[in-house]
Amino acid sequence: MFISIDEKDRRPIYLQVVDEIKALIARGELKEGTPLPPVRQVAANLGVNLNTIATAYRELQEEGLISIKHGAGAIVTSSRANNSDDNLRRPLKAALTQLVLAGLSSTEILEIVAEELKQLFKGAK
Amino acid sequence: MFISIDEKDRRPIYLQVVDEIKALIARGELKEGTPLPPVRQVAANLGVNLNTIATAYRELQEEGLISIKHGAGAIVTSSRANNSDDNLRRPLKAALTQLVLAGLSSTEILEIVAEELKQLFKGAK
Amino acid sequence: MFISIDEKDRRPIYLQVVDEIKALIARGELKEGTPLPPVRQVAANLGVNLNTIATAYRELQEEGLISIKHGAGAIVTSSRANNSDDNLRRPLKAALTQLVLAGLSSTEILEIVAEELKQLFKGAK
Amino acid sequence: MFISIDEKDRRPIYLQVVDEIKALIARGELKEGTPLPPVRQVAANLGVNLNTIATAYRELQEEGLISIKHGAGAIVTSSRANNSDDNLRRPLKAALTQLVLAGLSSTEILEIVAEELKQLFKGAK
DNA sequence: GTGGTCTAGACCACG
DNA sequence: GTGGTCTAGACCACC
Repeated sequence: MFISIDEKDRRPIYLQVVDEIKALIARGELKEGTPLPPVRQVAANLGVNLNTIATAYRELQEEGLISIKHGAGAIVTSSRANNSDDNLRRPLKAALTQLVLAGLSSTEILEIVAEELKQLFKGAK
Repeated sequence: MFISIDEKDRRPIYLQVVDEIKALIARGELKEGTPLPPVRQVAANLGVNLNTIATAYRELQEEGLISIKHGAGAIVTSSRANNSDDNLRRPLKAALTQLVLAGLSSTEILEIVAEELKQLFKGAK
Repeated sequence: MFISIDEKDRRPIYLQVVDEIKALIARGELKEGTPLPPVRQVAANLGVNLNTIATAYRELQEEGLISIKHGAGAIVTSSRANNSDDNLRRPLKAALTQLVLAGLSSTEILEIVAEELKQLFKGAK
Repeated sequence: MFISIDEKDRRPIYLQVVDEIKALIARGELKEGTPLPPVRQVAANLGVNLNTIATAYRELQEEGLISIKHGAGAIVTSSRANNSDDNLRRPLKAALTQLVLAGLSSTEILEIVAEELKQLFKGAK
């Protein structure tokens, strides 16, 4: 499991971790049933506090992607997130708007999207 | 100028405003040279604090989209945002990841993206 | 707003706070739209850490009972909780089992329940 | 003895076991003098750690419901639990609060309680 | 060994 | 002034 955090990214660390793990699940690198590394281990690896990772895991549990068992670690329970259409479209719209504002054409953007999707779907699934 | 804020959206209000104005610029509804309405007016319309809108304008200025002149209001100065590649890719990647986790196929996602892009490019540009 | 925590209660403090606020809402003492006191104030009153109360508020928000606005405090948004039938029955069943094991008869238990309900419904609603 | 644990239930496993055994005792399906199955057997049946069941038995012993003899297994010693009034009322209050917040009326709640009690008292006693 | 809760205190983001 | 995040470190609960 390779997770990294980006100092320049202004989002909270725990959210970065959440997104990285989501990406791993989406790419199929973390399959259902796979145990996640202990909170303390991830925290040590990334050089952040234990609670920061615990918060990330809790968030993933609330979204139904992992199951945390007290005293027995966390495992991936689903490769499907529950999310309203709004919560899916809003960030997409915002991301695309940024690309448009950066001056990219419609076709250029579609190419980038296709490229990103290829990476996401690479790991089987 | 029609801006609205969504109570259910948990993102900070100022960011919602930023994104709405960006979308207006991207769609060509706000062209270069166009003055933005005064901070006080927007704040009053939306029923939010004046500082909230001021923060949004400041953010837009930092991205190079508008120019704020003390005492003379703000005008759209560019339809091109300054943004690092990272800041463009990150949100796109996150948004696509969520779509994948929601179980959508590669083609379905591309269709949605194309649809959103059509809306963004509709207003000329 | 009177909240108190019980040293002898073995449940985590933040959950005690959650339950006390739920009871206040159920009794109608906190109506929709009412602002909750600031996290820091509640923490100071109870002599606990700020984060403990913040966790309680977050939990209440996740259950849809309150809405927290960054920088603008929290308000009661609903007097209705969303909960599956299971999540409602399980604790009831457990609580009743304890009463049966304590040797109370069916009628005695019903009397106690009626008494508790009277308190919960006292505050109008 | 039919005990089952619920994966979706977020309470600790040992507490689920405790509650199931309490229910069996309350319903009269486990009478005074009846031996409980060995810790190892229950653990094997449920596929959980041996210590988990041992903890459950210890809890039941502390409440005075069973007696654990080293090397001789555990037997039900009483159908009456030792519990302070507080420990009985608190969970009841919390459970009823949730029902009220779910929007149920006083009469509806009393009906549910009566129904649950009927099940608890069905097995004689 | 695992995760859960809590503290004290810092600093940031938001309105 | 509000809430949000993070740290370092402690202690507890669970398996």
